Amino acid sequence: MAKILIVDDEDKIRNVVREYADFEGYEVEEARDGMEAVDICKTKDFDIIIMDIMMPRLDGFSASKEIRKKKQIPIIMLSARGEEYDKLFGFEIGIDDYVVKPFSPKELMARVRAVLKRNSQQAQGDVLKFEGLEINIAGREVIVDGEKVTMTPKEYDLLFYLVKNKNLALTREKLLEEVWGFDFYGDDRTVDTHIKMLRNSLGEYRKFIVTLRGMGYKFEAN
Amino acid sequence: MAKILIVDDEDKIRNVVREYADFEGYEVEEARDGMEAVDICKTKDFDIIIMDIMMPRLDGFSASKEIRKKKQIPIIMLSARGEEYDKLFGFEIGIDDYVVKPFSPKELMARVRAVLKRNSQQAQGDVLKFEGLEINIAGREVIVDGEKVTMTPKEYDLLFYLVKNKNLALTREKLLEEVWGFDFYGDDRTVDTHIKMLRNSLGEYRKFIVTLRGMGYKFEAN
DNA sequence: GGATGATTTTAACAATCCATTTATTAACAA
DNA sequence: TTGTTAATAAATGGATTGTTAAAATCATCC
Repeated sequence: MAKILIVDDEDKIRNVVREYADFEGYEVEEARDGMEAVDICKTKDFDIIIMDIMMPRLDGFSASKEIRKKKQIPIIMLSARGEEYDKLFGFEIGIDDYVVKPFSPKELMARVRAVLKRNSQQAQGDVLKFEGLEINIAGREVIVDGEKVTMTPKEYDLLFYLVKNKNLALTREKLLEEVWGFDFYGDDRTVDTHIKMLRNSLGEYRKFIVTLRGMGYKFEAN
Repeated sequence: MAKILIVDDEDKIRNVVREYADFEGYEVEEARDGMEAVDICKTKDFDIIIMDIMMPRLDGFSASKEIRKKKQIPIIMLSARGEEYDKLFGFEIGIDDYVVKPFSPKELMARVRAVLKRNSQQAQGDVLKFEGLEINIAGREVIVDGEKVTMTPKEYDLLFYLVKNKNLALTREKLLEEVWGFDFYGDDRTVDTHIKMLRNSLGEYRKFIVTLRGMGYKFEAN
């Protein structure tokens, strides 16, 4: 079942969310402020984060920004009425939803379900489109200008990981860890070779795969 | 009119169900526990089974599993409040509905009607066609170029699951879990063997089953 | 309840495919 | 320019899947 991280400095809020989320069968973890949230996210993966805005040490906006630098996790924001309300809409990272305090736990859970569903559907049937490049992750299918392209397993895995983390700088170490697995003890350059083959498979859309000299690679697109 | 099998060790329950089902014009047969239910199902066909979970000799889960091995009869489960409640959701066989004791007989009958209706609709219209390959899931029938093909149970199950999830990449683990059941602790390659036999059965339409190297299989068609 | 036949699973081998390494060339930045 | 980093190409060893046969399990019939 999905894992939730609830980030809020008020015990009462965390407890209410935990109670309801438990009941719905979600796995819940807590953080007391933005700093803690960022730390926890370094070692653990969540399917969704519920984050308060006003918190000591590190506020919700900054924390989200920090976390999103590394992982594309959906985030629901909690905001007191009026407080920082405007910022939500100008927020660059693109939060997935927001709920105004005081909120009904049932409504919050409904939002969580909606966001999770939206995201899982995206992972499933949805075809991601970047100009003439179509990527169907659930169907393991890649189409270039209407033509189906067959790739090797590693090419698929690599492309999907890049796309799932588009616009994020990814080091070779990170790619090896995530795409190859933590138990891979090979050469860094292996990534290069696969990037090359992937670029060949993508034809003109190789342009989406950007080399970050001295760093790694990035899938750059909207 | 539809035939119902009510399986429960409490006389009171069986009597109440019989009374209401009689009134609605259903034909009713009774079994006192899972073992009896399995036996009766060997010789007689029912349109729906209402099955208690907690019973002497053979519990409702095991009995359902046993019966479903041979026949695809819709099953409504009866469970005492709380008791085994969780299991219902993790139950792989896919029960059609469940009712918590103590239940209102009227509600139970409504569920029975709903399930019967749902199933009869499915049984009728659901013939999937992929060129010369016709698949009637509810009727457990597969036709290749007008000729009915007989397959082994596992072949049917595998084909149906693939078709129900067409165009979706399915790992061997997923297939084992969904087609074989969560309690199967065998070899991954068992899937391969069954895929091969299935391909043989499908003749030229084997083309719909594509191998996803490094991943699993997929039924690819529109 | 044991024998028989059908089905399922495992195991082994063959065929194919592809991941990684290595070597070389090209591109870049100081 | 020069040292560093990335792109490319080719070879081989390993991994994955297809296929077959035999063993194990299950179901059914006397």
